[in-house]
Amino acid sequence: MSAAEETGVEDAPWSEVTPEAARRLLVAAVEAFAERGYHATTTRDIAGRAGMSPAALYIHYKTKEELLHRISRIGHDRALRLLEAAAEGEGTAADRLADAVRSFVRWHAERHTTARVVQYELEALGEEHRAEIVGLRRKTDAVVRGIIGEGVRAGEFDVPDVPGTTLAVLSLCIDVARWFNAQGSRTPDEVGTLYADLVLRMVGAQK
Amino acid sequence: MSAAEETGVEDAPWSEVTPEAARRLLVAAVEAFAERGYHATTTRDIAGRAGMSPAALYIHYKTKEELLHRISRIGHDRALRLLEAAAEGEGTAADRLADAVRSFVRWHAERHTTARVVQYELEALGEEHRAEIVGLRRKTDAVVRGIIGEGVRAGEFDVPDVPGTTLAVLSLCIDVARWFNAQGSRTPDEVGTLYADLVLRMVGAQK
DNA sequence: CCCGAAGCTGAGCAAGCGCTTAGGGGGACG
DNA sequence: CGTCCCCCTAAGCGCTTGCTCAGCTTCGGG
Repeated sequence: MSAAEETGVEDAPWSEVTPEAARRLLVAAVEAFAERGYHATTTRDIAGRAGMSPAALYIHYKTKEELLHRISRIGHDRALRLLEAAAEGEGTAADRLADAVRSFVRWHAERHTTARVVQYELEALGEEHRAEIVGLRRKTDAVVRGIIGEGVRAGEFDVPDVPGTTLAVLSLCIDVARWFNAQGSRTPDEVGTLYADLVLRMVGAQK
Repeated sequence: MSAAEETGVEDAPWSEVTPEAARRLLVAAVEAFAERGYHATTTRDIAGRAGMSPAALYIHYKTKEELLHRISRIGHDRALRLLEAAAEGEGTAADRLADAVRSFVRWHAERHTTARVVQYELEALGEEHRAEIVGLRRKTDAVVRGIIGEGVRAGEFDVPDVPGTTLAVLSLCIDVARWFNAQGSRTPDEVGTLYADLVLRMVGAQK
């Protein structure tokens, strides 16, 4: 049983967003931002995809930037929760690291439209909103560094540069959102398994 | 001596762009695109950074998109040349792979503003221009897959999934452009060395 | 001394942008 | 039946965008 299933991080993507019209707008925005990027997406395009007039957007969201923030916040929360669930699991450090990478990568592949927005449109956020998100990302980093650190202390891993390797592992996982294509030949599960193996090699875990 | 030095891939970044005013505009565009993204950058901003009026841009470039294409073309050419030089070098597959990763990563770190534009603004290109760039990226992929394949055939590497590992290696290197910060604590050389080591682990090269 | 080409500017156009506002329609409740 | 409130739309405001164009300057060759 994976960390995601254990902790009941449900897959229904935007169930916490209400009312329904606000959710439809948010889903439309995710699609549009992922396809064209935040700055190239117009509020008219978002409203159109949601089957509404341009003005309807401003009943549910103050600005276009608030939409991006909501998406980014929820996405980062979800991804962080996946990692934490894996970190708090049982088994050796290698087990937990593999579980963390598998969940994290699978999320980035399965929800690659969302992940693309979450990971690559950070700089379009306003000052305070960006600061909040950066805080969440530091937590993400800390979780992975924690697992790797434990593995080193337990003698399971051979890692000369823990912060550097942590950075590389996260970078590798995050970049899945950029290249993953749903029409491609690999399923999210396959990519997750491949990457978990590669990461275990990176930290020198004995097989 | 590294592959870059051997083949005289000079570091002077945009020396092939003439006349000087066109080069100034291009350098200004690289900075602006890297900071704000292509769509959020205005032609007035580019011209302003180059110390010219907005209209001056259109004497040297037909459109804003042509500027992006020129940047992307030159950047991809340079990066591909680095990889090819390493691939054609001497030594074991491990030597050549490490050299390739080191050069490629160092380029992405040293010229991270350029690399950011080159790697992450691809979708802003027009139809034919994008197709041309995608062709160059396929060549890049082929070079890395070639080195890894040779290592496997020579019994140097242990890689169950060559295309998947190639993808991961390139993804890891490219993403350096996203997170690398010149004010950070790591030099491009240090990152290159760290990453070369990590990649050798990923392909199971015996030390 | 003049000329044409090349490089650049000031002014500005049409289109599209984020966002606002006045008002309509329909369900819940008295 | 009337009233209130919540969603939503049509229209459009003020501004910025990519790009154009007539005209000015600079400069090498005859």
